[in-house]
Amino acid sequence: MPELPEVDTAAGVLRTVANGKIVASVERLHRVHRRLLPPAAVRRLIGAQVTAIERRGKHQLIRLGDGSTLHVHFRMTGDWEPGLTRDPLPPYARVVINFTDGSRVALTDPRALSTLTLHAPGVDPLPDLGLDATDPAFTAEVLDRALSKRRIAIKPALLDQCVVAGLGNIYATEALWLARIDPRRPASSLDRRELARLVKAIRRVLEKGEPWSVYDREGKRCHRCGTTIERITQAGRSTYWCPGCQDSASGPRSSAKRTRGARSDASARRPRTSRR
DNA sequence: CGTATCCTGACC
DNA sequence: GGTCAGGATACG
Repeated sequence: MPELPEVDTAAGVLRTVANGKIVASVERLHRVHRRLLPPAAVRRLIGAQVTAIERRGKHQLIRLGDGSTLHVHFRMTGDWEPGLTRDPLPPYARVVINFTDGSRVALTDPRALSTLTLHAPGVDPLPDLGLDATDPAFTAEVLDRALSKRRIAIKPALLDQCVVAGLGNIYATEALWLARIDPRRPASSLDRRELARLVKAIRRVLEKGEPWSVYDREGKRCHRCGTTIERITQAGRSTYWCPGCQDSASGPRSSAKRTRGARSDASARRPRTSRR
């Protein structure tokens, strides 16, 4: 659930609590995190000063005084819970970082899928990432370049962090609804107009935390056209979409750009569900 | 390209 | 007691 905006907020919390502080101790409360952060890493963390907190996409980087980096990814349910060392632990605390001034921050994570790893100076722990979805430099042109060679559908393509960094299943689903684009369309088949709509839609869904328009609304009626929302599985994930107003083609002009793969969804061009 | 894996709470 | 969700990665 934490996508770019939530991770950005969490990184802000972490910055407030941890920046400039010196690590006094580290507790690893879950088997997974004892493995990710072995005793040698804990020893290196103790006494280190936090010099900066950075965020890229859904990744957080905790820069330390000796040049090493603690790389954090929340995955599904991770979050930071600030507090004092003497406070009782919050529910689902998996890792606790105590500072020498008596403050602490706990990584809480019901599903314990979060990762937290220490990297030596000079090592870049980040995987290949596209521009942040909120980066002003993220434009239709950039998206076009990232998608032009992809043969997969647009929805799973948006989840690929190399294409654009920070989108998860919910916001990718919402952005396609807002841009009125069929999530099954081949990524390379979108024309410039659609890409521009999509970039705008991505910015909007990330900036406003509005209630979901399509996500988790299977069987309910589309707020825009009244058609019944459907759920499909793409790349193993749920996609919700409206067959009535998320077009599979943008019009005659798009045909020039459509590829061989695009033809396979021609049968879906007509909405399968009538309105009302 | 698809599918399994990690992990646990929620739900049936 | 079984299934599902979900991000990223590993694998077939």
